[in-house]
Amino acid sequence: MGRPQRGTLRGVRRGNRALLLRTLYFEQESSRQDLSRLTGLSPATVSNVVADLITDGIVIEAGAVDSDGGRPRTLLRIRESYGYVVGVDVGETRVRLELFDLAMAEQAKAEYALEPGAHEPPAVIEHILAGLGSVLADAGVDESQVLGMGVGAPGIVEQCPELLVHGQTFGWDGVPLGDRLRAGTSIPVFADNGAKTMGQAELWFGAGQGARHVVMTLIGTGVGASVITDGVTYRGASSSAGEWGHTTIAVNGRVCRCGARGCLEAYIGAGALLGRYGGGPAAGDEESALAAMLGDPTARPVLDEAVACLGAGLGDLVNLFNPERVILGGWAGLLIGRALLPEIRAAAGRNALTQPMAQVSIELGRLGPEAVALGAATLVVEDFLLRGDAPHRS
Amino acid sequence: MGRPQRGTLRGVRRGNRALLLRTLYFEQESSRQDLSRLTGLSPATVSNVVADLITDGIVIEAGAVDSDGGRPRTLLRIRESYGYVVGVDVGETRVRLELFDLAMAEQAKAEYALEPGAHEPPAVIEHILAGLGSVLADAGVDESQVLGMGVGAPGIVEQCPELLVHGQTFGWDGVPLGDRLRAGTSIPVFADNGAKTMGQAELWFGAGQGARHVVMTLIGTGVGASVITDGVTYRGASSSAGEWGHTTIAVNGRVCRCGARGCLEAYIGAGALLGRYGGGPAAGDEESALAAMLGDPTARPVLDEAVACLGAGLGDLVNLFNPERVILGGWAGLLIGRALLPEIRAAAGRNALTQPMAQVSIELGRLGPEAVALGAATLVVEDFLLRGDAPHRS
DNA sequence: GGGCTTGGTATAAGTCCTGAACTATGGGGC
DNA sequence: GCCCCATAGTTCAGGACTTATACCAAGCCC
Repeated sequence: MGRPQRGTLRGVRRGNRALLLRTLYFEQESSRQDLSRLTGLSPATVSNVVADLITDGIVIEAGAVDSDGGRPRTLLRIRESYGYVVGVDVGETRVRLELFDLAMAEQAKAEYALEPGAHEPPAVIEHILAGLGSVLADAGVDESQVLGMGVGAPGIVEQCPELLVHGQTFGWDGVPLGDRLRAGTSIPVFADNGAKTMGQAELWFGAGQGARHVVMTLIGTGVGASVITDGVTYRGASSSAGEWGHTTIAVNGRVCRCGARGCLEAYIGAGALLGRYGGGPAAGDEESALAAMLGDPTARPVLDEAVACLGAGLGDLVNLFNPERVILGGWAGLLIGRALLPEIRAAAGRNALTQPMAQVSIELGRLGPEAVALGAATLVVEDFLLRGDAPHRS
Repeated sequence: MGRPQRGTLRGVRRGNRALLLRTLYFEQESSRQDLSRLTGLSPATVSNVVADLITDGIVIEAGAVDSDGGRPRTLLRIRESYGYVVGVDVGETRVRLELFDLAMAEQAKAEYALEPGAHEPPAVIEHILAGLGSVLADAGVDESQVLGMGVGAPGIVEQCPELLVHGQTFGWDGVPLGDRLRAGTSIPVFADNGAKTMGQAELWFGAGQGARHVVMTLIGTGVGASVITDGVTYRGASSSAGEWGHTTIAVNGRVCRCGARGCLEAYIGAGALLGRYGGGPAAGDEESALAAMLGDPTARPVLDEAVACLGAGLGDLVNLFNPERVILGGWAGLLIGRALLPEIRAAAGRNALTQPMAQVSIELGRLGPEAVALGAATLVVEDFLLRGDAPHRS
């Protein structure tokens, strides 16, 4: 149970180890030479640390590649079965779990429907723990091989040890999710807001790859965003940063379900669009209703207004955060984006300053809404890469 | 011209040196023991590095303090005359320079008025270089003693080596300010947007002290903001983050001087307020005109509208950035804030979500508009603390 | 003056990175 | 087949740091 000795010197080794591991994770396969170039570390150090990683079973050698006229280089990669991670998506209507290996290949999954309105914390926690046992059994993975479990939860997740969850629209008021789960399993637990985990999934494996400053927007029934600055999710003072849906685009405008007036969500949320189009609540599911609306010429005025408002909201994001990339996501965002992306880009351009607008690209998300669980699992991987080792067990 | 050897090991010493220097700078006077506690470094290392710093003339011993029943501790502090820094405020109507020592005590200053509309780059640069000579002569400081010059400029300042300035409302389009100034002096040059330098001044010495997540707003003729996340100014991908003045608070609203419609600046900028109040351009200076307006009961409707718009804008900042503190600054912001702070707070509360709103305090800046030059000078100090030494000279 | 408390320093040990020499592996010219 | 060269990776001595431990310094209290 030796502490990591964060002084400064023992930490150098740990830091280099983490740096190499991270590089290897995102570069997939590299030779020691590549790693030396990419990290700036000397070849000797790379050899040294890599030897450790191989001894620990985290990294393996994976074949060789000719290098015109010299010794072929040995490729290294992370042994994907070194450990497994669990991602949990707690949604308004269901709880979904997925088990991945370190390469994020799915090993097993489980899903539990929630009765409408029946998402009391005890029920949800029971589902998660049951699902955990189920996916482990299905994949034949022992608990000791699991590096951790990440949960994407609705609402604000405070990053304290207890992982307090505040879900205003969900009826959760300061639920200590971490403590509750840890009472039922010894696996390390991580959690974050669902929009933020989804943003991290797009950043690592989707439309955000390679960028360091990204805003991922999430447009569904509600409207939110996840802001990534310098490769890291921006949380603010109490983890609630990025509440884009309730920024004001019309002083004294329409009343929003949050109680304020003129919120963006009251103009571009799926409910608002369908309400202005159909007059009343749609009969079928919202998703096909919105798809139908996008194909209907008589919906044009409503859509034009929506594009103008979305452009204003996107312009705000560009002006305030100056990202390199803005990604449209969420089921409604993807539908609208697929139909109207050029118009949306133009509307954003009319509302943003020319300098930051020239530096940004506005794109569609690539992963779909299932990415919440995947992103939740990346919380565990991120921790693994940061410490360069498995989290300490009890 | 030895490179900083960023590998990893030589850097440890440099890092510790910088850490100690920074701690000492913000703690004012500390003993070696205090430093050991504050930094987590071992007493031996502290002694070691401090000895270096004393040899280099950066730190001096400053008296002793009894410590009930033991050896008195020797206090250490930074020798404020080790070096001097220059801060420059390039405003729409004037160029101001101030010379400070390392304790930010003013040594000399200079000011040059700009004819309205006559802020061509060459004229401004000439003023800066003339002012530099003037303040150095006044204070009897030699150029070799100056650690650097920081410039707070209007518009976006790209943090590339040439320090490109884009002032959309100012008529500067990609001016390489750094290169131009370096052609006239050998002193290292730094620059940033004026709102950002002012924000850093408030963060270090004013209303932002002790906070890690702050949004500093700057309301004058134009409207801007500086966002500090985790103690560091947030710049985004190309240094233009925080352009609050051109976020949209009314889709299809009033035309702003940036060309877009419904910008916040078009509603709460000083020009907009005076325009709606007086009907035409004010006779005297804007500042006293605005003060008069705030005391005039007939201006009430215009002020009510302004408060509502300001509240919407502040609510956006709270929702998106989730800061612990929001600070009203800029000459107009301070005037309005002094008169209407409770109403502004209430208006912001109506537009922000309850959870982040409960965590934030909205306050007035404490430093006044002169803080732009002070903050510009802190750019140099920040660099000094980061490298733990003077920037390398040519 | 002796014990006690607190502040600071020297010394030796241990850890880590790195540059230079060295080994490994293959291609191509003749 | 032999030699040279190019590229990849490793070994080893050397140097730079931090730090634990023991030690000195300086003052209070009795």
